[in-house]
Amino acid sequence: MNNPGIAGMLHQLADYLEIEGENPFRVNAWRRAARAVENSRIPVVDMLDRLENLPGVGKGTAAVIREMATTGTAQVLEDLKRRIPPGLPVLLGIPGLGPKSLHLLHRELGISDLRDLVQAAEEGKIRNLPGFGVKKEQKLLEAIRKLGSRPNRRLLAEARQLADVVLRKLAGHPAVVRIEPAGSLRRGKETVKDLDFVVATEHPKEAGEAILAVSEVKEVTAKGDTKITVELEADGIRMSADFRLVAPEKFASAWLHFTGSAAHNVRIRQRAKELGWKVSEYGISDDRSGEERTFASEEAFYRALGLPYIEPELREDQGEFEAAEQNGLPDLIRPDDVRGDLHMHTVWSDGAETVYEMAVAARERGYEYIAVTDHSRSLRVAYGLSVDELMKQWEEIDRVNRELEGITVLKGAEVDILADGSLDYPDEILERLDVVIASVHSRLGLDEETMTDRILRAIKHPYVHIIGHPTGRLLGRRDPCKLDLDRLFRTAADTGTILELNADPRRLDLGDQLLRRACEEYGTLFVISSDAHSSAGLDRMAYGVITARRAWLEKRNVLNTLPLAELRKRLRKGRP
DNA sequence: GCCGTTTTCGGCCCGACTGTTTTCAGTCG
Repeated sequence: MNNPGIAGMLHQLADYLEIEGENPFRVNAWRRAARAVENSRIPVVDMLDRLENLPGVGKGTAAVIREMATTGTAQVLEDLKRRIPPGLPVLLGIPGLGPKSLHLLHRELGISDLRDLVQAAEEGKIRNLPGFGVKKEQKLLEAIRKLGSRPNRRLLAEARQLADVVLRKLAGHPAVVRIEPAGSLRRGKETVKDLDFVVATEHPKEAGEAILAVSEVKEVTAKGDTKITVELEADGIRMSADFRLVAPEKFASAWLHFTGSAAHNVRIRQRAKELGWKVSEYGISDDRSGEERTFASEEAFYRALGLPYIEPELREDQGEFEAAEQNGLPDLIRPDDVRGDLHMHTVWSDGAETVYEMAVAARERGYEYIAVTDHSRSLRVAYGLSVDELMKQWEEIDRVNRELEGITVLKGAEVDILADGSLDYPDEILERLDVVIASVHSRLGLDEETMTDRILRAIKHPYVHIIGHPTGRLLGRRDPCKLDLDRLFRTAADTGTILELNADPRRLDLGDQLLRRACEEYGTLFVISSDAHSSAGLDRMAYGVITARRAWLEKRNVLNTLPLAELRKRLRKGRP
């Protein structure tokens, strides 16, 4: 039983209890426990004797987690399942329908699944329930119609793209003093559910009108004096967005509040409370004097609580407060620390541009070096290079290096790890390459032991520098390969093999949690690579850097922050 | 159900919006 599985069951348990009308604080306790399991970087099956160390896990939840980990379920959960129809909890996913209403619908109308609910609404039975009316009934049907019509979460890059369109349109408006994105987009989570914007304004009415006038606003969900919720759509990406309107002097407090995460905010509030203060999204007030304080910046807000500035990517209540108190916050890697990009494709395989064009584009981005790493011969779908073609490409790379000043092009390859763990070019070719990335592109469904052995063989290979997109996941589309990651991380650290953080927003592989685990527990080294297939693709590096920051990585953990000469020394591995 | 150097009880973030009410309940983040 893995962590996501156990966390899922705990959430399920919370849902059932909520529908039964259980005390909301108790329900929340189960949710907290679920999040603690989700966020634990150690599999809980490996820490069954010290589960109570997890935040929000006490005796009761620990016992249930233990039961789930060993038997695959828990008696309390099974009992609830027997009492409550299985079709009911999924209805909590309908926007606007919460546990209280669901409880009422079940009790009064005997509704036990989606079909019952639609039927009752269409027959006009719901409008007569206390607290309901015609409008709520209609909204419910509307929400059900929209259900599943779009993905629940979008890729970080898609969210960023949509947000940028809106930001560009509103930033210059006379009623808008400042507008910034907040929420999980600002924290750089790999997927984003909805967008949050904080708007500083002296004229909320005009600012609100400006927001509604943006052509990407397709629907207004809610509109008040300080908060507007809309549906945005551009380039086929549709997302819900909240705009919060605040006076300029309250902007910093609101930005902090709406950046979250919720767990981080809880800690902020607790901390303020210990000092006799109360935090709201508008600032800090003194419990006794009632005095209100606002802040010119987030830095000032944190300072008032006796804390150093905490970067948005760290605000997950994953140890950032403890680190801050001990002056141990990481000096996070920054975009301009990156000196080169070691994974990209050209027209030689499945890329869109030439070696020269990629080199020029990389130089424009301030890079000192790149590695051209086209696919190897077995990857037919991506026009993988034969040995002959590879050697011809070297001539072209030599030519580009002679012609171009200010950037060095390294000879590389993204070599397939074949099903048995052997590599797709002979050793005498690999030996002559500056950068060898070994990646799995086929037979992704092998069992854990076979897959682990396969990748370990590549990691131990003397000419392999980097393991590309180590888990093979595609966000929202393909699960990670089954792998013994601890063995993989340990072996990579022992052999000096570098793990890739592939910055393709569909991959972000390794992801933030695994990066942090590999770094903190094994001291593994990383490169961040764009895996670009065109010059525009080089800009995906930004998503890699933000993911690295979420993993608490510093410049020293990431080798493509090194100057070329030092990088070359690090790439010596296995060579005489 | 969890938590705690104001600790074994009594809190647990709290403000905004909608639709139902006619002062508030439910939902959301």
